[in-house]
Amino acid sequence: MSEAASVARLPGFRDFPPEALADRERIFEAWRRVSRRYGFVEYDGPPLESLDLYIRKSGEEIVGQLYEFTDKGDRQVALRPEMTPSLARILAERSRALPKPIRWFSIPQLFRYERQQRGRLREHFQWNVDVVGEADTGADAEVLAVGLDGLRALGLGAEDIVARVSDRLLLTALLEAEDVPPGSHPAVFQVIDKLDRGGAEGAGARLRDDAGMAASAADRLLDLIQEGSVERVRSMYGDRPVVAGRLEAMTAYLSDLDALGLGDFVQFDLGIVRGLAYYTGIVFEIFDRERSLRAICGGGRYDRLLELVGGEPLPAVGFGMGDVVLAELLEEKGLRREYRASIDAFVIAASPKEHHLALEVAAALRARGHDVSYALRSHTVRKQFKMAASAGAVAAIVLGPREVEEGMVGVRDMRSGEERSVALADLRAGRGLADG
RNA sequence: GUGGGCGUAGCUCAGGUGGUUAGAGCGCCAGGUUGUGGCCCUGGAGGUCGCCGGUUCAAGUCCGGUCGCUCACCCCA
Repeated sequence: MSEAASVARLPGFRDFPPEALADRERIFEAWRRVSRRYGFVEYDGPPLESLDLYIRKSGEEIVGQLYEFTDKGDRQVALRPEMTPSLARILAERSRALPKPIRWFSIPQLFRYERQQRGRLREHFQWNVDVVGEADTGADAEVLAVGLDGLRALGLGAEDIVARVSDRLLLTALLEAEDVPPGSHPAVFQVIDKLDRGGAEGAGARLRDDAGMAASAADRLLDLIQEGSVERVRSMYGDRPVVAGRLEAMTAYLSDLDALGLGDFVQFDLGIVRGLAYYTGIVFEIFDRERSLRAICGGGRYDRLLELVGGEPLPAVGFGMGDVVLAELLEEKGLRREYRASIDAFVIAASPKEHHLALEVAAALRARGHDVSYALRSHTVRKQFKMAASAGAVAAIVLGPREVEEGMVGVRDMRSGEERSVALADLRAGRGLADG
């Protein structure tokens, strides 16, 4: 152990032995299946990017936690902390040639250098889904629908999770209505973001002190965040054209989601802000209803990012959903699937004489697409049956001298224990196994 | 980066006030005769008690440090 300690896993990184990989793959499969169901195609990019890609694009927060270093060619590089900048770069090069809207998804492994804690490691896999080239809220709704359906595919329902949606432009318009100068908006966002993590006390004071808001305005804002509804915002600020316009967008967005059958999963909530600097419209986060975990998913509209990276000015909306928090939620909800090894058949040679025949039978079955195993050296039949059981074999094919002489083999159903005699020729031809 | 909790076999854990060869269950390996698994029985391997140092005649047990895990803060993919 002490010897091993010097070459131990790096903190915040995971190994994936078969059981863990099975959990991961199950999640990935759900993500891919749902992405394709909505007509999205998969892409990927390099895990290592130029540091420059993240500076100024993602905001200070993320840059401070980059896994970065100088490579042997004296280049400043960073392991990707998020996928969106890479996507923006990729599209900057080829978006002009692509039919819009572009529907792409990816499952990159992302990295960040920070102390790990529950739901946050230094590495994770994140499902990214983006629609690029469509400014209408229809795209916003589509993206959130994909995310929610991905979670549904894993067994989570509206009683388990909720998407809280907000709009940065709406929030900004409300601040303007309250005469909060643009320079103070980030400070207000900061306070709102913190509200969600139990920082309700002192929020009013911070809005006044840090953001310079009038006491009455601060109270109105906090009240709206806690008891907000589209109707309430409209009744208070609906006479402002910008507010009215954003409320119209929000209404269209929510009704799209409703039409998609996801109304129960969605909740208007001005308390959602999102940390990344590049969001420019509707933003959302998906949480577990019990709020015992951090956000499972976060995303929103980022209409200016592509041109920031030198591409064609295209509107875009997308989200990222990490595998770590999601796996914790699935575990909590009892939705994790137990890992079980499984093969179609295990070929047993009753005596060493049948060993080569066992290999031939296995080869024939494998050629037909079956998953087949057998003992790598001579063992007692008893032992081989145990091996078959622990390999998760659906069937055990017993090759015994007596039967083989008559061209027959025994095929035993490992679950029921029933054994029947099958002609060797039939087995080789793909007949005789349950699903053959 | 800051603070709290924890660190004994692969896993889950026992090991009053320091005292001979550190234990259990599960798992793993090998057997339980002549060709049949899942139960059961027998045997076995596996731990420098995270690491380093200190106190002591004697430390898994006390003290300090360190690393790791974990929770919270910071912050947030």
